[in-house]
Amino acid sequence: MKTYFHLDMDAFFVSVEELFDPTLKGKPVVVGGKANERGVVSAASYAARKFGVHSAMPLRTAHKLCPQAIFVEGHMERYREYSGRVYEVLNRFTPLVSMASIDEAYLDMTGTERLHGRPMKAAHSLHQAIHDSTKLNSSIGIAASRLVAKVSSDQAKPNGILWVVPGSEASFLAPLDVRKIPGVGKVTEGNLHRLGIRKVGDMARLDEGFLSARFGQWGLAMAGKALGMDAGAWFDTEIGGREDPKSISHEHTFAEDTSDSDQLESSLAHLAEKVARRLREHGLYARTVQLKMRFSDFTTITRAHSLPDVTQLDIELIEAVRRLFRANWRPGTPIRLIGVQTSSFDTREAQPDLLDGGRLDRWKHALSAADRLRDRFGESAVSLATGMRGKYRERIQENPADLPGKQPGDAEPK
DNA sequence: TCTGGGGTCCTAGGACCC
DNA sequence: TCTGGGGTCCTAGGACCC
Repeated sequence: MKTYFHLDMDAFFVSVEELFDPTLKGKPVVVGGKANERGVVSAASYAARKFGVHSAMPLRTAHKLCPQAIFVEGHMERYREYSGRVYEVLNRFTPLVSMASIDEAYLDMTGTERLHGRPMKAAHSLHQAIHDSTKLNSSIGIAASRLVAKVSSDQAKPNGILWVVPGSEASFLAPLDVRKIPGVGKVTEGNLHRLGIRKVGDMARLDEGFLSARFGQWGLAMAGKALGMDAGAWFDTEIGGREDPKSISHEHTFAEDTSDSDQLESSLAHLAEKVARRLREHGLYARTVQLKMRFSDFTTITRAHSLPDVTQLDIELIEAVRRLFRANWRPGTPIRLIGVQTSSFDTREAQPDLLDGGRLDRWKHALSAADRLRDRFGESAVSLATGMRGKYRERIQENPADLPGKQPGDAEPK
């Protein structure tokens, strides 16, 4: 029998903002951006939620529902720092910790009774330790499966602890809306409602064959989830293991749709640089590069290309994504969002092309120097392509001497 | 109401290979 | 002229999560 904790920080972004500005306490606060901006709510305080504001809601809608709300931009660095503090506390309790996102974690507390006591006692100590270290509230769910632990931390909110004792999983879940099951979103909820399935208990009563015939593999997993079992690929991963990301991406939504090819291409280059830099930070090399475009009507397409060799170089990503862009964008078509994603990672470098090795080495040298400068002076300090618009961009393209590592008589960086 | 950004996992079809 | 099956890789799209 396993014992899992799921820890979820309460209104995390809002609570961190309140630490920095205590006058926000108790007021309707919306984190995500300005009230009239394109964007959605990242987090809403409990006072704002009373007006119907919730995360993922368009900012403009939130403003209409709650005009007196205070809108603040997010401070991701702050949230990451506090997330790190939470992780340190958790790691003191057990090394078997996985941060599932910036504000929630799973702990495998199996067999820690001699060290921490019975589950409720251990959870109280943990809850207190988190608050001592961060001054933030959290909620903890305890159960024999990760799925039930997660659902129970949600039921425990705000600032509570809930233990679903082994054997009571099905009766705990039965009265809840199917939407409470992680993995059941808007679409699946609608599909289930159409079949007359509204509560988890309704689903648990169905036979497995019915769900799997209707929903394939997914139905099978849901049948298990309805009974409180960890089902699905994610749950097969061990808690506390070291996981490399499977994709790294950046995307940008323009304040207004644009069909300016210079603006689009320089944005793409900027996004590709940020992606490349994060590849280097992770020590990863990508083989697949993907372009994402969202148009005015919100339709979204992706176009991918797998390179012959893996890379973590800005220039190779920029060129690959630019080729995809030029092949797939009809000039004049307004674009709402543009994005660059990389995947199919390798931790090893491509076998260097001997004839070209010198040129590549100088690029790599220049890039690691640029990364160090950015570390010291900020993201905007160095760019190979950022903000290059119109004439400036053309000049650089025509004058390779501006590019790093250029030596007289060298071949062009391709 | 007019819809962010960063991810994961799943499905499905076609190419290609044996 | 019509005829296999399975495995893997690649690409595109979509549901979902925070």
